[in-house]
Amino acid sequence: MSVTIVDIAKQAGVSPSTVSRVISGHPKISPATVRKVKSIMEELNYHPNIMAKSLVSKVTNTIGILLPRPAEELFLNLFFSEMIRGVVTQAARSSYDLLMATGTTEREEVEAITRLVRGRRIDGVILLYSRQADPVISFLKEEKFPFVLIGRNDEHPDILTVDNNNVQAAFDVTRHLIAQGHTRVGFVSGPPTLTVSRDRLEGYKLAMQQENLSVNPEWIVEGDFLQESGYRAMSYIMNLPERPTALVVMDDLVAFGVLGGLTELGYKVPQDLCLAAFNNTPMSELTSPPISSVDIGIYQLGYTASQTLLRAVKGETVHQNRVLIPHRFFPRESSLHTIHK
Amino acid sequence: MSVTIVDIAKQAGVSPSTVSRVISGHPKISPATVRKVKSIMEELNYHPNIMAKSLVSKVTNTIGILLPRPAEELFLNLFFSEMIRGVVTQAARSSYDLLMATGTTEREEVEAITRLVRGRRIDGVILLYSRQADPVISFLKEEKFPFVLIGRNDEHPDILTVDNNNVQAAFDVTRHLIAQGHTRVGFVSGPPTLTVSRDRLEGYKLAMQQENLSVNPEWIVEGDFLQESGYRAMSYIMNLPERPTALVVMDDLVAFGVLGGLTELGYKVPQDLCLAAFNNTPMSELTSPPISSVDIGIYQLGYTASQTLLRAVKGETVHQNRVLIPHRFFPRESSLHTIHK
DNA sequence: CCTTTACATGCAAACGATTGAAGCTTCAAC
DNA sequence: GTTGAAGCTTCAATCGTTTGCATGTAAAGG
Repeated sequence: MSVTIVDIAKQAGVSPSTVSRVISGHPKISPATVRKVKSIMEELNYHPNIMAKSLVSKVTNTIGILLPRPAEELFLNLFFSEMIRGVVTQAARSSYDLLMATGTTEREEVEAITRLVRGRRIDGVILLYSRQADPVISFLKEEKFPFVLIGRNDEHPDILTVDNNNVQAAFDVTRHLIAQGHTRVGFVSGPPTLTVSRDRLEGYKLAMQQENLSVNPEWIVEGDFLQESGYRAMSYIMNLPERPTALVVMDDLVAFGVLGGLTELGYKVPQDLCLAAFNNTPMSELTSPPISSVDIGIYQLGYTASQTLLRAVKGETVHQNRVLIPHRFFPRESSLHTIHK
Repeated sequence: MSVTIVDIAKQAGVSPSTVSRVISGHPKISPATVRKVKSIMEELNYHPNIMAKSLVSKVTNTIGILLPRPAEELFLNLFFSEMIRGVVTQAARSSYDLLMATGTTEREEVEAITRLVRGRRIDGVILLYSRQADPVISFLKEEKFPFVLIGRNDEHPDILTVDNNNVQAAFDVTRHLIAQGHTRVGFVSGPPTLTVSRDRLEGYKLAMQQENLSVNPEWIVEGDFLQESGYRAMSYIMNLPERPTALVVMDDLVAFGVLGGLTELGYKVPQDLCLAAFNNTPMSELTSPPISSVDIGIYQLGYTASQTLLRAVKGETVHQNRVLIPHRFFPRESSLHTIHK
């Protein structure tokens, strides 16, 4: 049916082993043989059977990537493709393929990963996001299977991670607002179970503290990653007796909601309220006013995660188990309004 | 190292073949044996080696998906994750895995696919988008390898495709504008090499023709899928001696640009110009005014493509080789302004 | 001219599953 | 008591590679 190494061997008048060695670039094959075999491979359009190959070599040249479940994907949707593009680009550069795993429940996720790992289908895994008490992480650690987490997980300080310095990023953003004269700065958070939410909240608090500004707990609103939550947050915040003049918002999409809410209530951004958000999605430039946002290097996160994983897979020692991708703040109109006391 | 079928067999006191048959649910294995083997599999946490399995069975339970190249991805970025989610969900439902292939050039793309196909790594392929003169399509046809194209390709009317009825969709949108009294309707197109651009342009023209409205060629602007092109289009269109009062725009993102350009020029939407676009991305609800847009069922496209492919892979006869996913128009503020003559 | 050495290749055993055919029980039928 | 069939299980070949070891041959050294 399909052309195999044996066919090549026959055609070339050598043994299959020789052909195999030609393919793998074994040093002591005569140049003449190499040439002959290669030309025949070309001619018959031979491509090695990957299954057979990895059956004996125990190496699949494939990394798995666990997709977020629909329920959790909403907020990841925006990053998702960029991240994967980073992963796939780097993986392709090292001739690795990418296998996607998923599941609609946590149980299914674990099952999917288990099947791939124990079925020797992949050499390593990238987890696209971190959540607390993740059974997948526990499983992978137990199996001593190479994996990289994009994000951070405090329960497992020893695993390989690629992350942003979210504390610093939030700190920077908050300082940017304070520098313009704001003293009452609020924070619209994401789900508190996510590390990223907690980190950014912490960075915000640190900045406030460093500037000797008191944080009114009423200014901290918990949202999710959908615009509605920003919308809702506004009807709450703008009705506070002492309301903030600036807001740090966890995500562009939520900032959109915030913007919508404010417009509806008749407030103007940045005159009545300054906004700065995270993730610098293409949207943030397109709103009116454009939203200041922190670019967290999504593509880089994916790319680096893949790179780190491949090092681990190949057994190279990874010098640092936590890599931080630099972020960059893009101030735009939504936060450019100086307060004069 | 890893627990194999032989280990199970030893533990259970049966032969490997028996274990294999238990796994595959062979009818004539005694219930007692089944029970015993299964419990031991459970106990040892056995998972079959997928490579070995597919080496002999010639089936990989994996479908490939060719990612668009970075250069082309820009416009697909938005659909991308939704589509993949559709594919992966449906595939997972049939216990199929997803392998991603990519390449930075057309040549690399073909190579990647060739390696997977001839290396017997996958059972079928989904092509995420259609372009003319695609060497990948030719290759797959030659190899008689199962694949599904999301989109359409006129050079190959016989292949399996999943697509929208873009002609009809554009027709509907144009009629919606005309119904509000517009007689001068323009069109901001995508790259003319893409089938989708041509289809929508055709639908637009048909609607105009049907209503006995003349199409001024000046009203048809060619853009790409980036907001800048919408921006540029406006400085051109609004300077025309006879300018349109409504526009059909190929994509939400471009409509954003259009919106931005108009705002900058001091025009108001929908009062000065009505807009209707395609793809109904989450953005379109968030702009001011919100943009009317056609939902093309991106998730459905992916889901159905996967379903169709799996049928083909399993050798089931596919009743129709071109599946159309229904679209739905969401009128929003950007196009809701009636013209009174 | 015979041994040593190096180099190039072939042999054959894996890798972990599947599967057609053969084999062994057990029991019913004649 | 032999024969047959049915039911369950094992045997052994196979899938397409890789790889340690054996082998053959030619050049180099004594």
